[in-house]
Amino acid sequence: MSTGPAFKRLPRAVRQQQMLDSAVRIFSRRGYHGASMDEIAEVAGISKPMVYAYLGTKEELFVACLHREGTRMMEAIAGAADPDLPADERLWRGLRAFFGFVGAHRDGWAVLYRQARAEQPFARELTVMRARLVEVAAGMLDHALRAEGREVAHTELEVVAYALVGASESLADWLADHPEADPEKTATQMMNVAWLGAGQLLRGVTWHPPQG
Amino acid sequence: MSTGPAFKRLPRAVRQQQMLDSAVRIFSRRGYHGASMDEIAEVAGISKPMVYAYLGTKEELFVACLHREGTRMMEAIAGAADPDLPADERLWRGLRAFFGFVGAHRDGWAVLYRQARAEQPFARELTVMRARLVEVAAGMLDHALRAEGREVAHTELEVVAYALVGASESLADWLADHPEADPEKTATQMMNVAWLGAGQLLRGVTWHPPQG
DNA sequence: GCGTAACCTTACGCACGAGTAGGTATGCTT
DNA sequence: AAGCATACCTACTCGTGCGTAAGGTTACGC
Repeated sequence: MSTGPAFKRLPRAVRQQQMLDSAVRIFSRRGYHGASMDEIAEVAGISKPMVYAYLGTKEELFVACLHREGTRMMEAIAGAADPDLPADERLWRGLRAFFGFVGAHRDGWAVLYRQARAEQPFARELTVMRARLVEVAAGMLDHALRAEGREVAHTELEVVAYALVGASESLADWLADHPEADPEKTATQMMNVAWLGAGQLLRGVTWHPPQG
Repeated sequence: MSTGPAFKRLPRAVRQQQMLDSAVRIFSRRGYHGASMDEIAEVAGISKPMVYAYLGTKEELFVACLHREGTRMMEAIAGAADPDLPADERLWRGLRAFFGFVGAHRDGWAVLYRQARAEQPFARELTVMRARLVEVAAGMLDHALRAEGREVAHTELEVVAYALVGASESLADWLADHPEADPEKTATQMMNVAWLGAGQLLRGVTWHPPQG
């Protein structure tokens, strides 16, 4: 039989991307432990040893996924954030980029957020990325504060930023589970909660617990 | 040798609790898959077949943990929420109870939030619990709205509630990772973000995206 | 045209951990 | 004191899935 080779030979770079695509998909569906290297290889249209040859062990493969998806996300957000814009516009663009990314890469988001979080070995990677997001948000708040001549302790700012990031992640999560949802609209709703709350804080309005 | 039995014979109910305590601890540290039934049994001071005899398979054991911790948490929150209080006081008490619980049961929180979320089979359980939290939050907002004679579409309300719950979870997560942090203070900070933002919404203030 | 390197495969070893079979000891009841 | 239920154990089976050894095939340089 000369039907030719069943599988085409492709250059390394291309195969690597195929493998990563496949891995992200399987990891997001089955979870880190639930995913088998065999299935990842199969979906990538390649056999298992190739995966080991190109991307290393399962753990290394997962880190590679994490890295690629994380980088893509950070770039998407960074690309939208122009430091010269007024604070609300800047926040708006950042949020829109964020939700846009999640809407377009639901699998990547699931790997990044749900999986990496649960597994000890990868928690650190995720923490670093999240810390950067918090830093960005805190920086924005700080900038806006100074513009109004006000000042707040950095720790306070960070907690607020942390809450905002958390709320965004939560809505992103919801978005990932609802394919019919519109990222743009989700971003607007997040903006409503975030900006109005933050705006109050910026004006020096605070809430205090009742005495007791 | 008549040193007596190395391990005391204990009634079923007591051993069950020991096993659950052990399981929650191990699951929170190693994750669902990373945890081995052998280790859980060892930490509980018992042998493996006993665990199977009392709590069933690994999956059933995990569900039992989820159930116990989830019930404890919901009770802690429900016990603090008095429907007759004004909205801000009610939110404050709920948040304080929530963060107080997380601070006192960091392991339980890790199992509930981080683990259950990542594993397909348990996602549903968690989703239900979360939906109840969102419902509670949305109900509070709705109540406050009506008191001011305003009205907002239920869907809108739910998304805001979702964001608030997400922000709280995020801060709770941060709390679980920082043993030195004060739950009370965390609750206050959450209250600041939540109530100020929500308060604006209640007054009919909204944010709109710039045209483009 | 022919070697060589890169691509790709089948087929296995091996460890680890879920779940069980079958047996022993202890205390409560009559 | 015999009997019976319950607490408890040691020591296995067996599936699953990571990681690899050893060998086949295609393209490209000369």
